[in-house]
Amino acid sequence: MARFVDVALPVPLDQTFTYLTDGREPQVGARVLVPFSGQRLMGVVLRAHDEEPTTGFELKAIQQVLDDTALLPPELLRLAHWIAQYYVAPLGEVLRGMLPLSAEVRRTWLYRITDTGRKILHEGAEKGSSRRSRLSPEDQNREYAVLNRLESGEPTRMATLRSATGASKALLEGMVRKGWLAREAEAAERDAARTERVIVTVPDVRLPKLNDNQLAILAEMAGAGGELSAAALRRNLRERTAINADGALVPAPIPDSTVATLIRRGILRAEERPLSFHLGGVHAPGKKHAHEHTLNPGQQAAFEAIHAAMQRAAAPAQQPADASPAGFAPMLLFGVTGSGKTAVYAAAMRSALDLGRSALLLVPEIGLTPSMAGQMHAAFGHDVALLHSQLTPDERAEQWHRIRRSEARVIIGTRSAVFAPIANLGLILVDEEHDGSYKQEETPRYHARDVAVMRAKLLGIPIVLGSATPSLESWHNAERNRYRLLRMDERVGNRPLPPVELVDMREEFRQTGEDALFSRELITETRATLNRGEQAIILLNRRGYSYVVMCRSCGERIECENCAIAMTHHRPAANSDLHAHAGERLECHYCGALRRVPQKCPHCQSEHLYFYGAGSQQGEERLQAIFPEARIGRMDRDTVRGRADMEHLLHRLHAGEINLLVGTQMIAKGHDIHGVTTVGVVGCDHALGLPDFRAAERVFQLITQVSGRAGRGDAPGRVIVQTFHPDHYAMRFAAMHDYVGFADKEKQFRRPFLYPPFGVLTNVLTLSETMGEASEWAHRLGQHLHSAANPGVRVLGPAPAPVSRLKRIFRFHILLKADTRQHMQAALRRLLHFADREGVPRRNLVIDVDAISLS
DNA sequence: AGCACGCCGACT
DNA sequence: GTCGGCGTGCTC
Repeated sequence: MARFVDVALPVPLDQTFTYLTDGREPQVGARVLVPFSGQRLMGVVLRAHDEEPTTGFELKAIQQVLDDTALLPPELLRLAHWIAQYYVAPLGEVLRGMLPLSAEVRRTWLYRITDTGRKILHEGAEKGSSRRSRLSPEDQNREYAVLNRLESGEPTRMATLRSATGASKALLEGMVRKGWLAREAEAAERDAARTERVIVTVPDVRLPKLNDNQLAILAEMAGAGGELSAAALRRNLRERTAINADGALVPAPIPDSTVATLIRRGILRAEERPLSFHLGGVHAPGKKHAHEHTLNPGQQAAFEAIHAAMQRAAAPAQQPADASPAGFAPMLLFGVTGSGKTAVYAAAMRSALDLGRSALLLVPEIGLTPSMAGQMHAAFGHDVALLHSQLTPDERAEQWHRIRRSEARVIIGTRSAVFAPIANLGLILVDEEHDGSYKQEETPRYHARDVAVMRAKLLGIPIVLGSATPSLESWHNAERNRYRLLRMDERVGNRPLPPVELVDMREEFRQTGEDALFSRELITETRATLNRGEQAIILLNRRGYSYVVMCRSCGERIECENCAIAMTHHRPAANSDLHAHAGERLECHYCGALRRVPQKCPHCQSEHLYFYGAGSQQGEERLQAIFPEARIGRMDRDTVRGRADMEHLLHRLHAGEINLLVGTQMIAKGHDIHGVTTVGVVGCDHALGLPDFRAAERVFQLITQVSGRAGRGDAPGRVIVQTFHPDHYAMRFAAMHDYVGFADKEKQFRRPFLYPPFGVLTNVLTLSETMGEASEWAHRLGQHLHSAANPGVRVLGPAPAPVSRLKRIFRFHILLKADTRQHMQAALRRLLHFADREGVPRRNLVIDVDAISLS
């Protein structure tokens, strides 16, 4: 029996803490509650041992063990260690990010009245409100209300107290400090031990004579594998249908009491199980058609390569366990848009299941590609678990527990699904691996694609990264044979890739003398498309109406109060049935701040304000004016709030209710709409001017992806790209569908500057409410970096961050580039030590390893 | 990150 | 005096 455990806690400290076990020895990977600096925190046990710590601390004992078994298996603990190390993040915070929110112990406080409080209450009642207090009369009244409420002596939750009395947290804390109230942490058992009633079929029981309803229940249970949550069973019975004598489907509910009868007779059993796992949010499929896609030769070849890798991984390992895992097989599936990657994924996951393994499919954003989830659900039915950001915490916990119990063996999810507790994982797929949304923009700032590769490596299993426009990092790995390259150069059904035409907007202006949003070519082509009864998509990659509001007199742009960002003008929605509240306003797209459209320039009081730069909203309006007959839809963050909006819009597109779609980059995301033959790209090359070494890559990806929406049906497609930079290589190669050409050219620019994939990049930000402080810290860190011996590391900056102020916080940054990971990590550790010595608070320092967004 | 502790200014 | 604001330093 170990005497000590090392526990990782969710605090920004780069260490674990040792506690006494006091006889209760939790498993490694289990959660515990521990006292910590006057708080009670949930942590994860990382080690049990008997080594007396050398520090002179008086050790504290763990307060409670929350799990009997490891909540996180050793594999995920190792992955967490790797992330903490690689991304220079505190281990405790990494672990917290791996568990569903519900695994956290809610920190609520209970308040209780003290004797002093009682005295104050009664004196106050005699004398009226205390004039000694400097609080506002309102707050005095609230204090009085709080005391009154607690008078009975019953401890009350903070949330209850606040809503009952209107007291703020600060006010309550003030009362604690005055000694009127006492505060205690609520016992955590309630959250930790949430259970659910599960109905189980008792095996091998001799069945007595049963009536129809009872038999129907047993059939229902058998269909569910002999186990169902009581709630799910009740729902199924209530919604049960039967076929009556006329052959019609009629409701045939069975009363809940029948279940109770069966339990009483010992045929079913009720059990209390920790946490629920019913199929929340997922529609049970009516039929389970396995989607036996016929793969074309390209798809078949890719599938066979993946299948072979899985078989190799499944073969018993030749090496001892600690050798580099033999089955690890990273592959880059480079398939042009429309080449049918999804069918390859489905086939690969099917064969993983056939080999008795589970499979994980990561997707950028489920809400934006509902069809992917739908197809997989159709193919795998109840075997699918979905994990994405739009689940409620409860739903997420359900899915998480289903996965943990191996009730779902095909897991589809966004970024954090890479941590899903999948037993017997045999295959990982990362769809659209180039997508920036795989990068978490908060601590720990991990990249789910890279974590997935590491997880596959730790497990010794194959991983497939799929894209039509691979990130240069992955492409580079494929070129160096670190990843096996699987190419699919043909579209499904031998459909051609659409020809792409570049329209030089400078020339357009010279010829027409007009600063038009849409070129003549695009208008002509769109008209022809609509006349043929086909559909067109136009990408206008800015949302809002006008994205700059400028003063004609002084030249100032209207900026957000909180951010160094120009505000975007939004008009009230024309057909405001959907979002009626959206009035004329200016909006900051970084912090969400809104303000009225000013009549005068805030700087010089001039009345000559000038709105320019058309966003998607204006695009829609202009298109409606040009094509009054068109049925126009708009797809951007203003019209698509949740998954339901997206599904609704896509449904209308598929049904042909919409024949002209305008929108931001979300229209480029993998939608497969067969009627679309024309794609227009309007004003997406402003991004080429951004101070970001990935600008060209992003523009290339966006044009290629949106072009891929054209010609996926029987009619051939066509793409028109309006640009002010028709000679830019990103434009030219995108127009030729030449990814490899683009990658070669792009590498020429990156190699000499040690930008990824040739070097390792880290963005270091200093944050402060004052510009002086942020700047000073950045400069001190910069000096240290420039002076300290950091072999193989190049330092750029410090400089104000591209967005120099965000949500009232000033930001400076330093860019580090290193030749190797080792050099980068050594430099970062030294930097952290230096910052610590210099008194730069850790929370004002952001270290973004492999930064994707440099703004 | 939170939290305690301690110094200091404002107000009774 | 007492209260509350905020800077500093620590947390097994």
